[in-house]
Amino acid sequence: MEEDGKGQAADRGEGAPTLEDVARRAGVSTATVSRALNTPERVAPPTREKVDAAVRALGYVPNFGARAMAARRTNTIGAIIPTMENAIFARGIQAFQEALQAEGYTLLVASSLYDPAVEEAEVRALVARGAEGLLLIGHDRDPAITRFLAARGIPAVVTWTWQADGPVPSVGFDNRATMQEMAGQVIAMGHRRLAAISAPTAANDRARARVEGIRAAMAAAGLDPAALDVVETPYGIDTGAAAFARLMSRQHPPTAVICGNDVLAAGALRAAHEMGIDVPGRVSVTGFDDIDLAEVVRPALTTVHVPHRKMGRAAAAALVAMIRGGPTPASTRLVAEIRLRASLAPPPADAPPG
Amino acid sequence: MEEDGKGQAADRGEGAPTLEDVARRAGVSTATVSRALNTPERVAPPTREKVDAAVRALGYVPNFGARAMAARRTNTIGAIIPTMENAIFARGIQAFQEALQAEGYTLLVASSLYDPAVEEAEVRALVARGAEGLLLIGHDRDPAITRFLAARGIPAVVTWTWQADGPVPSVGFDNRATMQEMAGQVIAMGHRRLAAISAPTAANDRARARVEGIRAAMAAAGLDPAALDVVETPYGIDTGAAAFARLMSRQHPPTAVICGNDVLAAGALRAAHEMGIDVPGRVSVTGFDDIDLAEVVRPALTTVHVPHRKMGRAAAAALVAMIRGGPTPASTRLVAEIRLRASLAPPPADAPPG
DNA sequence: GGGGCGAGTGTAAGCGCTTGCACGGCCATC
DNA sequence: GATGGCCGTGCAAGCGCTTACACTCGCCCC
Repeated sequence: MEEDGKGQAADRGEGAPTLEDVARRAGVSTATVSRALNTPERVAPPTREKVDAAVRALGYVPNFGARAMAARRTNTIGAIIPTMENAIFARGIQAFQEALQAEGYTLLVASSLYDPAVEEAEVRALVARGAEGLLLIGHDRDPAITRFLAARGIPAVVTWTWQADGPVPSVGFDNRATMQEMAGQVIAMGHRRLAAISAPTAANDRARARVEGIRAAMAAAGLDPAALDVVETPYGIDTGAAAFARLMSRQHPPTAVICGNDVLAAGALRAAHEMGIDVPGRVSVTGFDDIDLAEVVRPALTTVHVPHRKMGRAAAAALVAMIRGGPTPASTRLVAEIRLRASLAPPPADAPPG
Repeated sequence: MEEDGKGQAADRGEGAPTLEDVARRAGVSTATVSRALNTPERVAPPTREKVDAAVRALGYVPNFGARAMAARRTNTIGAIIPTMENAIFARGIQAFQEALQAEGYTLLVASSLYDPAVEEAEVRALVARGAEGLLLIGHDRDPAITRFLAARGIPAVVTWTWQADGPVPSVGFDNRATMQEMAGQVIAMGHRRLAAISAPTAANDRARARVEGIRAAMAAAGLDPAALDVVETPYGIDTGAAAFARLMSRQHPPTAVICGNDVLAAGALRAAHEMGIDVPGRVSVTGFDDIDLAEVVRPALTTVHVPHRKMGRAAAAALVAMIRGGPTPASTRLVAEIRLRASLAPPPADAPPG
């Protein structure tokens, strides 16, 4: 397109038509065209029709950047998620977007790949594009980012986690308490030697909270929290399988493996199958998130049902309220329920105590 | 944060800092600040440092819209996928984005929810935001959209399908031929009574091509293509399960169910389990896409491995070449390979012929 | 019959940025 | 010791749009 620029430009009639082109063709001023497009009720019907005809004839599409600059509004909201490849985010974000759209906002999504530096860059990029509000995942991040947003007066909501107070209001569930409940169930089944497969906890407060939840349940049951055998590994079925294999090769393998998410758990189940280890006969496995996978896998996965869609909708409502000038709302706590399925059962009778 | 708006405005110094604020603080002109930011090598090092300091102190972030308007470039590419909730798109798009980023482009993603009208609106929205190129899925769409893009001189690439010639170059695989190969394998196993579970074929050339591929394989094997029992159903595990139940309740149930994608196939497997139908003993099931699910499910799913990431990278390369002024490239054909796993086996010995 | 008013439209001032052009100073060259 | 060239910088003209403000009608009311 740039080889010489002249022939091409002719092909497409000197670039995209502008408001002025429309105005000229309709025989009115640019102000009138602008009004016909944005506040049609303030333009006389015959004028409106002339403008509409010109718009159609020219294939006119308003330039978003110019509009944003002149109107000083973008009706755009940004969201930064760790990755689109994780189904749990895809679902929540979809609901978030639908709710925003109903309110007249457009969503821009970026992914941070779990890298804090990338996340910071994405925050700036979204702000540069005029985001009037931001959805973020989790609380772990450089306070400078929060300060930056506050200085700009850009509201933000954190989700996929819940914290009564924090620099940013949250809409989500209590990862620690929920996982404690899950681990409590496992212990109640009679398990004493627990292990966990967790996502890397470094810059991930959700993963950290979940591991803490397990330890809390152990402490509450009189077990030594320090005895929890934790393997951290990146997200993925293969990595989950490898982690499970590692845990089961310990001198005293666990009777229950609590996984930080369903994908890791699915990997554990696959590894168990490959290793000829019976689940839940010999070892129980639990997940977290309740993605579709959980019900399809054999044995079906005991997991925590996270209300992704509800979370997305609630986050959208909170953010829109803030943008429209409401006071900073309190954090909203949703409940995530345990779904008991076949992968959790009492430990084998011959299992030695923890 | 907006309860009254006045005190706040003071807090944030009347809105976001602009280039001019930076220039004033650094004691240089706005032109110099702009150059320091965009072409640092053309600015004397001491000046550059003053500018950088001012930028940091002010927390300056350039206004993307203003920049785009002045520079007449956005370095932005748009993609419209049916939905983010489908893992296959998530993965391909991720690779697409990574490749674009390496070339200095930013990706904007929109989803059409399989609705042509929404897709058209998204095309306009992305063009409005300055997309310099577009990635689209499949060839099915109103020709007016293609004409619109051609008139604007905006290059587009279609993916997830392959067609030697078309209004838009494509980067993908041949859905029809690939599915024909898959169905050929099924028939070679001895199956005669085939059924299919397909995504709605209305505005989806990929789904349509896959069903045609099955029929072509039947015809090639001397079977009556019209005898193929097809159930169309929206994407989802539950819907796949329901479709499978429906197929198996026919007077003469099939011995093989060929599914248009892995998610529908996973639903079929779940339904089979629930109904006490042995797979592959009584009926075989195949999928398409080879998402993670396929290897985790029991029995493991025979499916078609689609090179999502490779496709994303190739599409990015083609699009960038077109944007940079290259000629419209020929369509690129990738190969999708069949992965034979446990869900496909010969039909039961007592199965009556088709 | 004149004044007031509201509806419909036009004029023009920016919004924040990039970039062609001009300019001043410095060094190398003849 | 001029002359030319280059480097670093500033000036100012837009990019395409929205929106206060001003203006013109035509109508209603007194």
